[in-house]
Amino acid sequence: MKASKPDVAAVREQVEQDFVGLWRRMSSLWGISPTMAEIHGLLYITGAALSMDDIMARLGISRGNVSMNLSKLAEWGLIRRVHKRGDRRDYYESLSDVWEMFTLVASQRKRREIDPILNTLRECKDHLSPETLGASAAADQVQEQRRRVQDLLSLLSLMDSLSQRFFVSHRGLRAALELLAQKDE
Amino acid sequence: MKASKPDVAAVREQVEQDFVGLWRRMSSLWGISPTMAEIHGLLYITGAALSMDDIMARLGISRGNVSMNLSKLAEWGLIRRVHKRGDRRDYYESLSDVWEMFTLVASQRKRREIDPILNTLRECKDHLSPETLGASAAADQVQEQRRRVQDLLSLLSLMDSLSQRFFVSHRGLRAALELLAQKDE
DNA sequence: CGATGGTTTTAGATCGAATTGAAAGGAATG
DNA sequence: CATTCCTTTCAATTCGATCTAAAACCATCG
Repeated sequence: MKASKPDVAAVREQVEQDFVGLWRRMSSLWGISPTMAEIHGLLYITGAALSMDDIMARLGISRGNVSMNLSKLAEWGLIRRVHKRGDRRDYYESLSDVWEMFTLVASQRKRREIDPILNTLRECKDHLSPETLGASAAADQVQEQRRRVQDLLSLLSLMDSLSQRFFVSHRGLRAALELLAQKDE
Repeated sequence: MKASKPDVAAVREQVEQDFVGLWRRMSSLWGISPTMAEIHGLLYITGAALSMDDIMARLGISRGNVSMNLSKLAEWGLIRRVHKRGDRRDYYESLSDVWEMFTLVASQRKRREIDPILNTLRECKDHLSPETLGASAAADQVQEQRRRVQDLLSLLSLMDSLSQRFFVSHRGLRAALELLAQKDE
């Protein structure tokens, strides 16, 4: 091994650090908190099962914080608890399949954020319907407002039904993207 | 008009209020601030060109706040400035096409959030390449780490290239979704 | 020009979300 | 069954982002 080549351990360290930072920046995109993202990023990029103390030391955050965020990550299904024989501590490791992780996050966000919105939108639509408003529903402004609600509802419903189709398993996402990519040919 | 039917103005008022609230809740999904979302929601659902004073009164927020958020919305391309003859004030109105709005938001977020991430990821990949690390790049742990970075890079690159294809115009999104929906048949 | 009507900037106040630290809770061990 | 080692919970705090109000700015009109 030549001296001119950088030290492997140092490089991994650096990459891990960059990656954690990157994951933190992505947190808003995934709809999770920055620290939650950091922890997950660390577990993903190291590929190892780490204990709470490992994580605390590595990221410089408190025990309570780590504990709560690990619970949430487990809830989302992004990490798993692992037991090591002869060690009372819990260890945690990330899923390793990016497609699966992505699908998981997407379907969680759909359930938590899109579904309630769809319900509210349907209510809005009902309030503007001729059944509710009677003859005055024909007024131009009402019609326009109804159209706008309806347009949005159509778009979200379409995405909703597609996501149901493609997010049932992590294979679905792959299938969908490949289908779209084919169009390039 | 029967007395049993609700008052049209009141219903519109109510719908507009619900809609603004809904839009506010959606803000995190779109990656914009809650107030920015509220303002845009109000402009979209009323379908009218409103002045800053209208918006302040309707949403109960300060002038400076409205001003800053209107600028941002205009930057994103979600709203347009409109002039009325014989009135010195500026009026603002929302785009009315949900597909176009959606496309706009998606491509902005891609540019602001995904592109920098792709760059960092490529750097990570380079740091782990055999060219940088020499023989030690063959170590199991390094290989695994490289695979994880590469997997992520593949997923994001694929989405990136698809989005370039489908987000060039708002027609693209429609086309993509219809393509996917066809698979149902 | 100065006054008027309108918009943007900015320094400080406010608010909610994230974080900490310490105490309570639980399980394995001798 | 008491001790030890971990984990979880939670009230208090911190911090960042957002918002306000007031001052600075700008353009048009008389």
